[in-house]
Amino acid sequence: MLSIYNSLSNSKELFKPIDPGQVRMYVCGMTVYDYCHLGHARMLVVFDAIFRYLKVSGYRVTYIRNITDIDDKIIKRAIENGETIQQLTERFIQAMHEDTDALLIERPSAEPRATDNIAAIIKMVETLVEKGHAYCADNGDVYYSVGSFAEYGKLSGKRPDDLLAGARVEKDESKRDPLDFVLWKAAKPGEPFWPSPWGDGRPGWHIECSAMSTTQLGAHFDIHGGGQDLQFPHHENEIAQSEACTGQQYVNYWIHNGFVRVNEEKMSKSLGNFFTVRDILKHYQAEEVRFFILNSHYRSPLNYSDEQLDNARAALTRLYTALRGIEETPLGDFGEDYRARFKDAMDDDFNTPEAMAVLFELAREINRLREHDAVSAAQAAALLVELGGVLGLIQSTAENYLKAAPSAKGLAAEDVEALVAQRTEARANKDWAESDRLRDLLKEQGIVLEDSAKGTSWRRE
RNA sequence: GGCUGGGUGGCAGAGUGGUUAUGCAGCGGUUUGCAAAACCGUGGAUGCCGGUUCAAUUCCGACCCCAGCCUCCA
Repeated sequence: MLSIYNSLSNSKELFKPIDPGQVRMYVCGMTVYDYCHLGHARMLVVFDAIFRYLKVSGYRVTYIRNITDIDDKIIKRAIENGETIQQLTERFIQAMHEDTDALLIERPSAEPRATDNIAAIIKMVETLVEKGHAYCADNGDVYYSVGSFAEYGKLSGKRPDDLLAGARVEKDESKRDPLDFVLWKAAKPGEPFWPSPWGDGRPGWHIECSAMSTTQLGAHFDIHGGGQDLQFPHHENEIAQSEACTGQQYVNYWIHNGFVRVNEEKMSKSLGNFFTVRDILKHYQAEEVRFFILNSHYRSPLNYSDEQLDNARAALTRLYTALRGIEETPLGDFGEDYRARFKDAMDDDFNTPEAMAVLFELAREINRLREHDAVSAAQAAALLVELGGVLGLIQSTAENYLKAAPSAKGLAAEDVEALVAQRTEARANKDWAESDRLRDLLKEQGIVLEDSAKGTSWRRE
């Protein structure tokens, strides 16, 4: 039985879908005005693994991940770049898809965009105004009245009184209450706008997720996810909007992934300490990034460093080395105990690090079996590939992974092969001096040779 | 100030009221022309102080420290 840590209750709960056999999940995606950084990658990879695991657990999963393609930062960036908002957002949506594809992230069931859902947004704001949860201010903005929703704060554990006591609440003359937040922004000259009952304007940030999730999944659905930084105010506000609008419970399980850190500090745009996915992929294989992310529990902080990525590479090298030269065969009932342990780990709030430990135990088993029981070894290999696949790992072949040159520099494969052939000849002649010279030469190029009875194989360090 | 999380061996990172995490690194073997890979064996940890218990790293309380949210942010 799957249990999930629910941010709403701050505890693990047994997962029960609203409709048996079906899961409806919404995750807050990207605001598209820049490239994905590692923080985005974590969210994307973590929820991809959850998506995959729910599916192999037998659920039909509808997974919605939105795209925010209109907001202040986008408008600002488009002006800076001298391009239209649409040019900017299309460019970065494409870049995001390149990054997610590279990271072997499956496409969600749908990726709704805010600008395609303006009608639904306006309708929701209208309902909130009608029900007395929102009001149009003198400046043309429409605000949500936080005081009108008694349960405000139930997700973040914050009480309105405490928030007011904090010094950081902005003062805005047009709001009736400092905690009120904007649902609809009146357009300023030169800004993009859509017509609405309150005049030309555009949606506030929080309302788009309420509108899109409800449109796609209904008023009440199973899982809503996102980064920890969205818990407040974004998700708190979504609950306030949605539940006030529909009168129903909005979401059953809230899942928040932890931050990526650099030197014990949150990776963020404002601190300028972020690494983009594409920069990292110049030096590391995508699977190494995935491994690095999933090797920590999704709620823990994830410290970024090259050493960590190197570690992921060493670990993956071990797994792929075990698979090298083995033809996978159908499993039969091989390895039910491994499969059960993997499942138990994942059922325990998606404990990917523990699930990955099973992968390494399978690798050891393969290495033990391969000399004297090729059939069992091949079955173990098939299981390793299968379980790895649940996490989106071990999706390449051993040869491809071990011989891949992530930095694009280094010897071409054909040149390596030629030198290996030369060395094989020298070894046949017992010319150990020449043989070692060639190995050292390759070693300098980051190529490791491994001699066996079947010949010499090579891999990149 | 209010609210959340967390402090585990050399590093990363899980679980667990008494018994192997896992990976990398170390040490000793086996193997190898030399290596590498692999296998076998092995040392090493639970922030501090109390409490509960036959037994606590694991439960409870205080303390110290770290990170995060309360402002755009995955």
